[in-house]
Amino acid sequence: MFFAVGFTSAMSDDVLDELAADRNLLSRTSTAERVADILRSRIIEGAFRPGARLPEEEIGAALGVSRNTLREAFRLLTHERLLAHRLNRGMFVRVLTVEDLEDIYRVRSLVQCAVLRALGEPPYPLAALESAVTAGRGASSEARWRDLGTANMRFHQAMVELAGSPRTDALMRGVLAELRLVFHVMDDPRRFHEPYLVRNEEILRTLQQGEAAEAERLLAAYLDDSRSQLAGAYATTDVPRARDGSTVYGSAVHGRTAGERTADGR
Amino acid sequence: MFFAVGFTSAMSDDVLDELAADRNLLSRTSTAERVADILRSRIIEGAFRPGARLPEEEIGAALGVSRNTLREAFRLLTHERLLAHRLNRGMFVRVLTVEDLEDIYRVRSLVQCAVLRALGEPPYPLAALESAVTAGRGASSEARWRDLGTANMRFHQAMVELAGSPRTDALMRGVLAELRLVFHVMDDPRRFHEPYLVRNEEILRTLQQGEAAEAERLLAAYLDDSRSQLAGAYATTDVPRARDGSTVYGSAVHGRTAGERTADGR
DNA sequence: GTATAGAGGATTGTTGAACGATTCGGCAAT
DNA sequence: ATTGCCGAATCGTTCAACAATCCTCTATAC
Repeated sequence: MFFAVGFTSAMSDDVLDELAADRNLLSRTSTAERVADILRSRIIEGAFRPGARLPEEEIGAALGVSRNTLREAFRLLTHERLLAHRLNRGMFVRVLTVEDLEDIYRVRSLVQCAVLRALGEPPYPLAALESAVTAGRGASSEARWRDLGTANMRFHQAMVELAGSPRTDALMRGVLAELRLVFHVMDDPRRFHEPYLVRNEEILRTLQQGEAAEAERLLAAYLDDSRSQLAGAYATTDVPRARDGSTVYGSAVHGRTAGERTADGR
Repeated sequence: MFFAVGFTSAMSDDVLDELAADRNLLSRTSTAERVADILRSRIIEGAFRPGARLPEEEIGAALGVSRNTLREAFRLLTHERLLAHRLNRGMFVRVLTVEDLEDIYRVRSLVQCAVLRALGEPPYPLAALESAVTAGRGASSEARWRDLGTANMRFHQAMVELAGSPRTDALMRGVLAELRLVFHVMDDPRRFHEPYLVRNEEILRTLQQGEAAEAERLLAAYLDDSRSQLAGAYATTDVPRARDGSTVYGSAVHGRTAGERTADGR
């Protein structure tokens, strides 16, 4: 029942809609979120190494926030799978196992290929992909290897965005953030990131020509190579097989909803 | 550097591994998680209607936990997209928009079809699917419509588990949990859930015969029908278009990492 | 010597209270 | 009907405290 339909308004509906769209821009963020933002970038840029412990007292004091707020920030990052929480032991930067690595690429392969396959008729809106490639070229020519890695990941993020699905975007964002944890075990970021730039360009070119099916093949090969290269690097590193009881929240990993017994055991 | 390699152990590694697998079972859960478990089931079973506000003081008192702990539980559920958080206004049971509905089915179609297509050679391990169908038949014959809905969702969850990817499982778990919020707008659960039981059976039968491609076609049609039926039900209901500034955390939705400006806006 | 058992210290889990900040609703003034 | 203002209610955040738990180190027994 909406009675306020024919009310007189000085503003047109169009203008109001535009304002409503800007709404999220002015939503202030809570302290916990800002703390999470800071910690997230520190983790991603490698200031906190995988496996490092983040003591509440220490970090809270350094950032000037209370333990409670810090814990809220920790929760946020735990759900992004950047931190792992062990009961009564604290927060740790996650250490990805080879299994995690394999799974990340399994997801990427599944999702990204599906996105390309679901593309409609060309031409496709590839602006974001192009800008990512351009950024990658710039970073590469100036030897900013970390930025090159970022650009590569933005390329794939943009590719997923072609599906126009916020939830898929969020999934991808999370998976790619996790992947950054893996990158820290790579000793030579240049040798790892540079070859994939040209392959991204190749995929982009193929998409520009409207050959989505071929692009999908290229992508599958890309992912497979990247995965095996990382897995190889992992084999030479002594990454302790995390048989620990660390907790990482998936969307609803702690499942077991009353009346719905997920017989997974994982 | 791991020196403790050749240490003498009375136990065999095999046994130790088995025990390690049981570890999560006995890992006590924190209070916040248990609180989240309780609230989650209340939401899913509809005790808390979509749009309802959950005041901290009130609920905290009812459950006998402090506000701080309750807030942690709230955050867990926010990340599962069951609750939405509005700054300085509190927690609300999420109200899904038609856009959310469309997106959920976009994800399902993308992921589930990809899973079926990625299946290897038959026969497939379909035990979980079969048990879900059996449970559905039981619930249907006893007119337990809510359980029937649960069984249907377990069927699709099990289907995704064929991919063997924990992250994909988690994604699906979250998306299906969201779907339950939609179901609450359906006035006649029977008419909605019952037809899909036989279609699940049909898909299962096709998979048992090893015809994954055909199963994929059936699934796509299934999802499309289900989506449009729900969308239709939405059209008749006055669901306020949530153009609000409510915050819902995806895997890392609040993106905008320092040095990595995601120019998405959504 | 090796291994078990126990004590002590450090850190986390949780609570309770407090205070400023923000939102919402109502009432008066224009 | 719109605007401006005020008060109540609730949230955001901090602080301090205590119990519970884990880790390390030492002492003891074999």
